[in-house]
Amino acid sequence: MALPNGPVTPSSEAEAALFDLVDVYDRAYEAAAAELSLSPAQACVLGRLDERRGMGALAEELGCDASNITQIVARLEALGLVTREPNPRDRRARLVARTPRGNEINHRFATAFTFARTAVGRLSPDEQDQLTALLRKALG
Amino acid sequence: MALPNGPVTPSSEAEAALFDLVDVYDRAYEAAAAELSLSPAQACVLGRLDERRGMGALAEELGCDASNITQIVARLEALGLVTREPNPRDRRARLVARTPRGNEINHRFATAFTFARTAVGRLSPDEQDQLTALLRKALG
DNA sequence: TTGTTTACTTGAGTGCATCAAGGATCATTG
DNA sequence: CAATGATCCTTGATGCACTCAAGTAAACAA
Repeated sequence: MALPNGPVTPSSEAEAALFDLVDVYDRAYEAAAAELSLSPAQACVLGRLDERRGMGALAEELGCDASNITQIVARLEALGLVTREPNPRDRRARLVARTPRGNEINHRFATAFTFARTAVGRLSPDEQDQLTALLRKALG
Repeated sequence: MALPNGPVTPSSEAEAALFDLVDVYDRAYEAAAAELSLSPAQACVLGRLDERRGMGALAEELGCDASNITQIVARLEALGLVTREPNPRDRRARLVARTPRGNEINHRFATAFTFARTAVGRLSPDEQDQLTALLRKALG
């Protein structure tokens, strides 16, 4: 399990609550991926393939090196969850797309990762709106 | 940079806000560690050594394998940020403690990781209380 | 055509994480 | 007290994430 990104000494209740949220969220994400024998990174990439797209687009969206995507996609391909087809319009590029099995696994992952849904579900609609507003304001 | 733990298709505004928060938080934590040439895991362990303590206690608190802690502490020791002394009361055990330089780096990390402070600081005291209450309720 | 940029891959290196196995020490029990 | 078992930690092996440097191939521009 990944080590938490813990604030050493939270200087307020709100900070501590933020940290707890992030920690529980991250662990839940990892656990949901593990249920399907996926790493968090694999689940992440698989989840961004609702549309077929190029490696570069994935790397840019995820803010990491292209060679990192190459490896993750290669593993997803080996698992039969993704295909990497040549792009007819640009033979340098590859188009990545989920296979049917990739779609199924992705759907099962979305179902297994209940944390965000459950957490939000504990709040009334009004409270949900308040939380959203507060988080948006805190994010600046 | 670590890939985000992104919800594939957030089913509500609140869920999307939660995800954004977690993503920004994680990236900020990683960036603060990187400024000091630390990995997130190293910063995490270093931050939990306000008191000298055993390897096992660290592993338990962080929810990971003891051998994982062995490696991370070994690297921190090689960096001169931590010492690993024999425990006089139990010669199987080791007591890990920050060196003066470890204290300094840890303090600089706490200073560099401004995200949580800054985010909370954008809210009024009342709003901070509301946020704390909402997050606690959402966490169940 | 020549040169440059773009898209991706490969290879090397580091670190995190887990598991299996082992050594040393403590603790218990017969 | 000696044997047994549990505890604390380390070692070794493996897999994955991540980054950087370097390379290939194709597109593009002059």
